[in-house]
Amino acid sequence: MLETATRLFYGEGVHTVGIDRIIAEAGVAKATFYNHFPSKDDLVRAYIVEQSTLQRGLAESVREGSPRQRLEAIFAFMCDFGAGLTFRGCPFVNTAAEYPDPSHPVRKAIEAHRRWNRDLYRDLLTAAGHPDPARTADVLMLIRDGLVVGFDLDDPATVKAAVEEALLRVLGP
Amino acid sequence: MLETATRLFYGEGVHTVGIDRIIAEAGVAKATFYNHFPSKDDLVRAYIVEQSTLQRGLAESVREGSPRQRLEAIFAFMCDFGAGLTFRGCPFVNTAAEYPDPSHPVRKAIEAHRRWNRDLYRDLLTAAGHPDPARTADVLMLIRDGLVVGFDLDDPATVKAAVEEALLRVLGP
DNA sequence: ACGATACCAGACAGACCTGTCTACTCTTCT
DNA sequence: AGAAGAGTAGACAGGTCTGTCTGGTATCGT
Repeated sequence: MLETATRLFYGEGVHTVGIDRIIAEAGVAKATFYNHFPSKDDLVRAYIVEQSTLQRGLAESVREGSPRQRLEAIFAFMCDFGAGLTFRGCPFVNTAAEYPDPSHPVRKAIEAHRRWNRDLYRDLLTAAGHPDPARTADVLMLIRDGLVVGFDLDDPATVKAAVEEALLRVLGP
Repeated sequence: MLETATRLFYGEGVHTVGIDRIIAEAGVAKATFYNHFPSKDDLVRAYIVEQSTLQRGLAESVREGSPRQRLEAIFAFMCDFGAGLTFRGCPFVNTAAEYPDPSHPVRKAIEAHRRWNRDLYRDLLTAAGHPDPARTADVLMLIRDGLVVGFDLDDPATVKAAVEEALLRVLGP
């Protein structure tokens, strides 16, 4: 059920996909859905939280190599994933675009994920002995966001090369 | 009329704002609207095209200084604009998130703007005598996209510092 | 065996969506 | 003066949206 919602929300957007479509494709009755989720916004929030835990799991599964190598592996993985045909940008960025109010629970969940992401970069940079981990983590966030937007809207090969170049410039050789 | 649509589309999203609200706030009859625009999608496309010409005009108004200084002025302007209270991300990125189909006219208009933007960076880098203008323009697109997303979702002061750091790393001192 | 629980299918309410249409008013040009 | 064009207000059709509610069914633990 959440799986179907994830596929549809990510692939077509949150507002364009209705409850009827989700329950139809999930093979679930409407009453069942509303027994599990109080409202559609709760489903959207669950979708965001699930994507966040999924990405955290992926990041933690990258355990081999030095911190610097792990950072590079994370970005390389994002590039590989972004070059896939199903890629349609970052679920957090795309969903935030549909929720203008920053105090909305969905936006709060997105904010929490971004905080984790920034902290992940900072911790890896700190472990790598980087002289300015905090600010460099912010720069990596820039590159990350540019990556997900670029792979969605521009030529994948071009974006991949740009990301590698940017990492080289920011992290040094 | 387009002005009202721009304000609402940018501020609240395309799908959440209906025709009724646009004509009500613009003080225009529905028949009048449909005399000017065949459909809502045409209005969205007009919104995108207008934003594109607006940004082109702004970029061309930055004429003083060396190419390098003009590039920095453009990014500084984006930072100033992004720190404003009305900022809600990039209209192109946000709208693209609501139009999954890349062959849709709205997406085509967004694609055209992004091509212009990349070419602007490349031409300025070429004029500045940069050794690799094409790839560096792609890197600047990464930073640009990271900038607009970051100013929308993160702390403005942090993003501003990150952008300045990133430009320093990418363009050199 | 039996009650509780969870499921399904689907009708329904009330609101909102886009887009069309009618009827009327005002301006402008000839 | 009179026709044409463009605006206004608003009803209307046909569809979709979220969320509730009614029946009927199946699967449990006891």
